[in-house]
Amino acid sequence: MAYTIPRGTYDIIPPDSAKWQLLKERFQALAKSFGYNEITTPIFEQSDLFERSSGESSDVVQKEMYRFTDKKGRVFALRPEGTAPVVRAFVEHNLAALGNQKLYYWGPMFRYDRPQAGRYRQFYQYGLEFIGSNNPYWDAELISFLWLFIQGLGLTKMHLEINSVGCPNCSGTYEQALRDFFQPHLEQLCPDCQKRFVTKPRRLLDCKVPSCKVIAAGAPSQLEYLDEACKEHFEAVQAYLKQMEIPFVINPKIVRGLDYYSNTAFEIIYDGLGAQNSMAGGGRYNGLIEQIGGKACPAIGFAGGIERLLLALENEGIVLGSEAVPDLYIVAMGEDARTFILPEINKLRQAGIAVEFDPDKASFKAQLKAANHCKARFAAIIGEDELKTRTVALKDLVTGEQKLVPLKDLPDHCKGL
RNA sequence: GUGGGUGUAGUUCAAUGGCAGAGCACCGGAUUGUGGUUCCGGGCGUUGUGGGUUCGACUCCCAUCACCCACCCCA
Repeated sequence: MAYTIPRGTYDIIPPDSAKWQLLKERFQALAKSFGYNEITTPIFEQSDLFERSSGESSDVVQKEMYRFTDKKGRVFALRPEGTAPVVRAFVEHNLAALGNQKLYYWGPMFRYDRPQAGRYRQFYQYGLEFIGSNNPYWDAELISFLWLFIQGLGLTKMHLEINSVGCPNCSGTYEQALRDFFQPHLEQLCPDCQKRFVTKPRRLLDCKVPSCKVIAAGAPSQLEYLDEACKEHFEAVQAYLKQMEIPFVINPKIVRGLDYYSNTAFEIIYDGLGAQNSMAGGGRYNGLIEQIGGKACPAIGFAGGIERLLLALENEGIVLGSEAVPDLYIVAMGEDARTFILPEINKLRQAGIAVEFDPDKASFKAQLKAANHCKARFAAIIGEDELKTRTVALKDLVTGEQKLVPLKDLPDHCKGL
């Protein structure tokens, strides 16, 4: 093999490409019904944008970004996530002037990670961003979109977890409380946790090492440290979700990986995906817009992994989409018939009928065989006799029935399938 | 970045260190206008790649690459 695909990437080829197509259609249709419009941003941005927004200390920035320098020495990065670029565009185009923004996106993201089940270096995310209001209603509406989208695909083995990570005001006091709690146990923690203690104390809560788990079991919960406003907000979100009949559980251990999150955090967990069991996640980011240089503006969003969606669909045996299947296969015998039928084929296609014709198949038998093989519903047989009378023998390949129809009536016979 | 597993035909898998095979899929045919079923025929594949051991390597050893699984991280 002369060339191989880069590690951690993959080609989307038929028949899988049909699944992708359908998934995107479903996503777009539902997004539209929620009043969201598409935004597409470049797949690379100034590296700074991500460093600033995701947090210098985050793994994404520290070791997973595809950074490169252009010919003028500017440092760019392939986008590792979709929110920062949307916010950049929001600020750059002053979309705040147009009122609340409901935006959706769909596209590739890049992270230099060790490939694993459900984890790739170029992976695809779909996501929604609501910018402009801090009303907890929007938190609930956005979450309900995500739930309806996933549920609407027929998936059942997932559940929704929500949490509040507080605002800059109460989040800091909580982290201090966590440090105070873990301080006496520092030496008993695993090496990873000792690092977490310094960089991201919240991560101490979901370490998988048994001895760490025992210690973490007694740790204080974020929920006890929420200030009044955050507490109220979180309760309102729950009330809305209940009203919308979206099932959820509260998991105070949910941590968002990127620094910009505040208040509401949520995640859809799927049983049966292996270690990468998070299908989608998101939260509020009320401080991000100001941080990036815009006028302070509240916002909430989520992102989901398409690969993980596909894995889940496969796990539950759900088949979506199908490859192109012709309505009509042309079986033409003899040069005259073949020449004659060519303009008719395109007329049929313009009328919305999928027509297949293969001049490489010479014999009658080969053509019918091909018609059967490509799962065409009908075969239109045209030979010397039919040519004279301007008719075709229309054969139903499922029932085997065949009848002679005038050529001009062919479109009508093929419709209503 | 760390650890474990696996690499043979398009695909799923065989082959004590001794001639690289089978099912499925694919293509063709069974007397020139009727498909699916059946029957017959069609495979030299750098055994992932590069070294090494050996009379001889798909098989053993080393390296490398890729994939899978887990840690980590996250969607």
